[in-house]
Amino acid sequence: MVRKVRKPRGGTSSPTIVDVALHAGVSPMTVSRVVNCEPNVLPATRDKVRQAIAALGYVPNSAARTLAGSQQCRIALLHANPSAAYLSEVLMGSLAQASLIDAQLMVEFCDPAEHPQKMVRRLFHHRIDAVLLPPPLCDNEALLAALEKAGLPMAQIATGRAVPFAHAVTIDDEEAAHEITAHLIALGHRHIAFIGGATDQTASARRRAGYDRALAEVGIAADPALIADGDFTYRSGLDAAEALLARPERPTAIFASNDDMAAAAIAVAHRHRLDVPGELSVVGFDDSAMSTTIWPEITTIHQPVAEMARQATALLVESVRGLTAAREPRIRHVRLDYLLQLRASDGSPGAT
Amino acid sequence: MVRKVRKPRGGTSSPTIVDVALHAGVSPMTVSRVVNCEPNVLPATRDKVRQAIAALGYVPNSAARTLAGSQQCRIALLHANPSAAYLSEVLMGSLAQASLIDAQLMVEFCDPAEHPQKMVRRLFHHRIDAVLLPPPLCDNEALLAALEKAGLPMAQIATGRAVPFAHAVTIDDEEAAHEITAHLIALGHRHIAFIGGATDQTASARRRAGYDRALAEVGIAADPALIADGDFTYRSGLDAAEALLARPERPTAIFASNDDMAAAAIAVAHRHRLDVPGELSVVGFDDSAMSTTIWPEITTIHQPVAEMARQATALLVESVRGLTAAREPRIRHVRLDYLLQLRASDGSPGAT
DNA sequence: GCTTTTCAAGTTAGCGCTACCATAGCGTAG
DNA sequence: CTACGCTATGGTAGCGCTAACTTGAAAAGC
Repeated sequence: MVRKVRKPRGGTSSPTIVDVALHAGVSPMTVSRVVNCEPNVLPATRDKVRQAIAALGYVPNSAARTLAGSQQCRIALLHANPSAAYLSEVLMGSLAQASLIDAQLMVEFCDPAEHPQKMVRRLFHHRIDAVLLPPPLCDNEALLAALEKAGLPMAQIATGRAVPFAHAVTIDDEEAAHEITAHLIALGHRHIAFIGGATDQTASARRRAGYDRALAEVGIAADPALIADGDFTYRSGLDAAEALLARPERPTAIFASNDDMAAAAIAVAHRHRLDVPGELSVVGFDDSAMSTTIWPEITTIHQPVAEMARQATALLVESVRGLTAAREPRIRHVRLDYLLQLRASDGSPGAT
Repeated sequence: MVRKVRKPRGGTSSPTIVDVALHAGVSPMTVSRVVNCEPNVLPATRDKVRQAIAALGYVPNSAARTLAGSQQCRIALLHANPSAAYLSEVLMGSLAQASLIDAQLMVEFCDPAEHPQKMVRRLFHHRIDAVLLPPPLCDNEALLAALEKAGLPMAQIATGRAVPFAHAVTIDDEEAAHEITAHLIALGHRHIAFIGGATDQTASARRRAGYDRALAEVGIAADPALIADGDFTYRSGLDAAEALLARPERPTAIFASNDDMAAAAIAVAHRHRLDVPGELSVVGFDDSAMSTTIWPEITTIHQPVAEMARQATALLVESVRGLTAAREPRIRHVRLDYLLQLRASDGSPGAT
């Protein structure tokens, strides 16, 4: 009888776990354990396996891994603005972590005007397991509530107010604002103006609080005339700076709540024929692309956006996989370090 | 004899192809055929299956699909600048397509100063099947050559010079530059200055060519004094615009090769107390975030960056899977439409 | 009429990996 | 010396899907 032999599937492709096992003289299971850094493997065995892996250039097949481990994890990155500068950083950080731990990242546009319930339904339809919320969506109460009601794990990135039912990765906006204000004070400034951010983003209030505290600490009376409202747009910065610089006794420094508004303040200063930083210091917040694009480059607070996104993604995946493993899903709030990024837009008052 | 019954694996989770098959009263294979839009399925059967899919809310498991079909496809998105504004758009487009067709996108930083050979080795180590090259890397000859030598399929995004061995998705830079220059001419401008882009990016020369052609077509003599060199940075735009506007007979319009330099030109104009667009029209190119950030918003050429990235990704995946299927890998060069994005920075000369 | 082709399904056998269980070897307690 | 636990490793059975082949029936060809 002629035994029919089927043609085997694929081509040559990459070495598999079996190849490594053969090469190392152990079972595939042991290789799996080494690859996944599980305990209970003798150091000698571990080394043998590691050498085999290196020799063959073995790279685990993530599809197989996901399938076998039923670790499927789909994370949605919700965003409100497709061209926001920080979105690319959020994406980079999140994507790096996701591909590292075999999670799937889906990018989803979320119109803030859309009914949150509808958004949630769309997420469910896409089989989303968890949601990543960068600003400004991280402060959208209705959305947060709807997601919580749906029982979806979520993580807020760079919010000023971490809610108890969501993971959060933030920097201390208040402390950062305090530090950059204190820096201006240390430079000798006494008339420091402040341009506020959008009121619907919780970080705005915290930045203002840091500014207030820094002034209060050195006994400078808060002057309402030095406070201007903005909404994080360049345009609003233009108006705010115009109002600030039109005053007879103009400030010697402006702290804008973000870099776009700081750039606008610099533009207004130039229009008023004021040298920056000679006659006016301007500092910003965020360290966005804008801060190094324009001239002079803006002294600002650097936020580790990519790192925040990376950690938020890690928290979510852990949370989703932990749920499957029936462990209690612990909510975590992580605070990362910011950095006072000194550049060319600040100096001592009266200095040339 | 006691037959040992193992506990089955996972939990409840999503419906599988078997569930759908049961519901529709067909075999899983038929469901697979319907899902993959293969031919040779009776319309009636197809409908039954589709209804079952809708009823159960079935979504194919991409891990299983990849594994079974051995369709593994890892695409590297090489980039030179982590915070470039367009990177987020490239990422969005590319990621959307990748997740749609179950390809894996890896984002890889590529220092242009690094030896291309080393880069290629890194890609091989990561088991990369194809490479996506947004600007400025898409014009890096050494890198292109190294990738070709390595036999890696690649796609250039928005290059001005598509090489024969790489896929390319572009817009017609020359035609676009011609159109925006013609637009200025139609507005009544005769003294139109040009700020050039970086010479190592092939799009720069094409934009210049479009400008030249538009002038020549209406018989305006090329005036070397109206040409300034830039390198796509805001800073270079500042210098270029300064030189242009310092001339006794200053131009009535400036066409900058990108938006950053156009923004710089506007800043210089304001410093010179020139109204934009009343006394000076300024137009840019790219439609980057900058063009709507500053005031007045810049009239520019919109490039469909995300769509270019999406199509480039699709071409690459097709190319990789086609190779596996032993079909001849056809190189394709796709040209997309740009859009003249009219905003507030242009007007007729002499108009208030 | 019967053979051959064509089409619409179904069956089988993995893809590469890991969860779960089994087992062998060894040390410690009773 | 047996009982028991503990550790290091191996065996097996899928995870959900699809490539490759098989089957059955209708259509086409002689």
